[in-house]
Amino acid sequence: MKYDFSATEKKWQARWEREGAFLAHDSSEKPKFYGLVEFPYPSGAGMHVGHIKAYSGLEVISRKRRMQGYNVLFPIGFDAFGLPTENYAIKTGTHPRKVTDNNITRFTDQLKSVGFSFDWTRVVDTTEEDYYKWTQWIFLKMFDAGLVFRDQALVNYCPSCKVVLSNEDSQGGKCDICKSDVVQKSKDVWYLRITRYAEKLLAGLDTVDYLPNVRQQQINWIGKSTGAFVNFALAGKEDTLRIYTTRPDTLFGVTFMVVAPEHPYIDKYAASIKNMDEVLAYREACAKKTEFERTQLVKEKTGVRLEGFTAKNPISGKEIPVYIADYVMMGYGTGAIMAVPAHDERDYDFAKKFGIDIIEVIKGGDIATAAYTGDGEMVNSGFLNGYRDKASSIARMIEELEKLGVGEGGVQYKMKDWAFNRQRYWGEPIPIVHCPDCGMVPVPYEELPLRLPAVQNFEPGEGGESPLAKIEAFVNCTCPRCGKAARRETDTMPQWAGSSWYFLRYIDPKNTEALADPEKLSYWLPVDWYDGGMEHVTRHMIYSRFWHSFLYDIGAVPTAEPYAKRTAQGLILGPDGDKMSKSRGNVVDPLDIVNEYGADVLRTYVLFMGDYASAAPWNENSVRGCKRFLERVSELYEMAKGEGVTPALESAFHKTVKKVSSDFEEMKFNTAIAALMELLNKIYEVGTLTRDELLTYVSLLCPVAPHLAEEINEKLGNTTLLSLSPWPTYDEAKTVDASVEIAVQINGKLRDVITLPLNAAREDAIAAAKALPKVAEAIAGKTIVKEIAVPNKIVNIVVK
RNA sequence: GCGAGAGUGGCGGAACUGGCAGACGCGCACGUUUGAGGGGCGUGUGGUUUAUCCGUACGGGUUCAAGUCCCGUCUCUCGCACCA
Repeated sequence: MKYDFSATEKKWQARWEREGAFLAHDSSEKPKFYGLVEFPYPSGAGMHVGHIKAYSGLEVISRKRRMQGYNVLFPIGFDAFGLPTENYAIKTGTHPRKVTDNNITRFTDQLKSVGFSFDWTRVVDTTEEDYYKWTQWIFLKMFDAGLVFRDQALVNYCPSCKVVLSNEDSQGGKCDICKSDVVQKSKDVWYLRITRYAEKLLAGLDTVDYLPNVRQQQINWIGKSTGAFVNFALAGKEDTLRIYTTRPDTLFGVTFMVVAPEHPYIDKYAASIKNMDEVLAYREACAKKTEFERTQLVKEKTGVRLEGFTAKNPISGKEIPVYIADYVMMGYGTGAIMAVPAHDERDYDFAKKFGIDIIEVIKGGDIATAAYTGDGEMVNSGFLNGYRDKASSIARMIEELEKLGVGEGGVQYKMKDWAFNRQRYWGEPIPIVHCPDCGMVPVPYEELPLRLPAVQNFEPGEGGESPLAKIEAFVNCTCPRCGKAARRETDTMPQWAGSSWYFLRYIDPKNTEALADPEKLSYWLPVDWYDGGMEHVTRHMIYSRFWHSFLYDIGAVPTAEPYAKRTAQGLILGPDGDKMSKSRGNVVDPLDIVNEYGADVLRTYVLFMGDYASAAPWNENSVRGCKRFLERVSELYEMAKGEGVTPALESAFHKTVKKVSSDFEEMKFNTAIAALMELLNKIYEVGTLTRDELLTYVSLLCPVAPHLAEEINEKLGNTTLLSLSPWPTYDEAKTVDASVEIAVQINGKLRDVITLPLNAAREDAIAAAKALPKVAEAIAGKTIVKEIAVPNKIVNIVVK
């Protein structure tokens, strides 16, 4: 009889739900395990199989943990604020609330049909008032702590989405959402001072277990460098020109300076710049350049000399010219540099083009042809002459700068403060009131949540104004401090806000007094294992670590770091090998697979298709292979007779328990499933197994294909859920066979194979090898130079 | 350019600390079951010039032994990118 997956899967899903099998308990004698997957954005397109793969990894781990006797929290929720929903709502005239609810319903159906063991009583939705109340609460706490500020700044603006984007959302000069070119625009912007946490975010990486590339990406993103700040005197001016350099040791080689086009001194000292027209024209040309031109045309250096501007090298006393050029960025360091053309490629290119002196201060290269960036002996460098070690030259120079009072050692980060507002409707309102007298006043905590008004028209205003600005009833208010008429902030928070703390809310999703109960937080935190996509490593991960670190500082959470361990999974590509996307038409709907093959087949396939961390194309033929596998498993029940151990299978079972147990932990699901297939093949070969062995088999399979496993468990007469039954154990001594096959080589070439008892003596192995006809023939008449025998592995006879 | 990772059959991918390369699955071939269209079962399947042969991107090296270690080169993927 064929296995009826459809009826069976529904039956077990209903029973799991009825018995609350996967509910997490807030106190328990058992050890706790908190497994977290990245909650989905409930888009209108529904889920694709990539989502299923993304949740299947920790699904297996969580199920295994329950069987190992852990109290497991494995939650799911929805990151539902965001542009696609709002755009869809505008297009179809449906309210985003409605769109979101529909999408969440659809996602929930899809997730449940796959049989994931989520605790469905803890679902969070970032767009619910009870949730975003606490998102706003955290914002206000940050405001109180001085981590929120407002600044008039050049921002990345997407003319198509009509929103200001953070640097993270506009990488490569393209809008992250619609991919159009981002333009620079001057706007009032809310910032979160994430840079104040740069050092903590960096140091914290040493205390957690992240995948090496995840860790490295975060380090690169934070971008710490050490060096020195140096102040160069400007002829005839009171101000000095302050620069940042990582190479203070090359100070004697400075032959010019460069300031960014946006540098404030240009306006401040406009009167003393003789060629101001030319400078202004250059600055305008730079502003017009798209990000694309700026990055693609990097080879060609451009710039203009600031006539009438002269700087003085504080160490050598030399007078040097100052240029304006767009290869210097206002956003990093001080927006000005000292240029050392002999030892910096960009400065070298610039100096060559503008005919500026190039002075060698480090021996080792040929500065007539190229900049030399390596190490070497210091020359032309006064007190540094003869130094060979870079670190000590730098230390000596900083000492000198500090003694003269013209500079000091310092550090810089590439990471910038987080632009934290969007001119959109479907986001958390920023709880701030603008009072003509009191200025920016936070909404009192007791007035939270500051609700998003229910309106019909939420299209963005022209020029990037928030839709909320048009709603008088929302905008007009009284100042919480002085009671006078005031106006509300009309921008909303970016999508990253709600996802920066959702894992805390799962711990206590219904709490009305706090974002979560402190006792529950200290029971469940930190998240033991967080699995997600590589694309979230630098934004979501950094942001949420920042928020968590802040919450720790104010005593709201008990751990400094939110996630103890972080792994990543690879994408599922379309059958054509391209990235799965609606526009390419290569999306596979999990429901189609569930309906045709069953949830267990889908689950097995997404884990078996390849290395979990790598991208792999969808292949429906292989899906059928998994179906065949599970069908063959379903037939084992007919084959199982008696109790105890089948001698011919004993070591195979112990080996498989060992391998599956450890492979799951390393997320090597493909080889774990392969091991189960191998054991299955062996069982069929042997032709029989015991009922005890079948129970072991389905226990191992349970995290991957739980419906089938439960069904067989029930047939075996067990009334309790297999999902909560003990994980199989193995005996190390029984994982080894009594005899082993040993390869026999002559001069390193395989000639034959012999079977010997386990741990046979070296002499016996060599003797047995020599007794083989093939070997005897090969060594006849030759001199044996060497005999190598590796126990239980190989015998190699070297002859001449 | 910088950082991280990866190159293994027709395909997805295995291979512990250097020790029988290609596990497992797909595909394919042949056979079988005589309900013939993506059905089940069985057998085979790295290559070729079928031999003490050649094979893990390419070129060298270390070793009794290299996919694995060392030196050099190329290609691809991801992330960052004029970061001073």
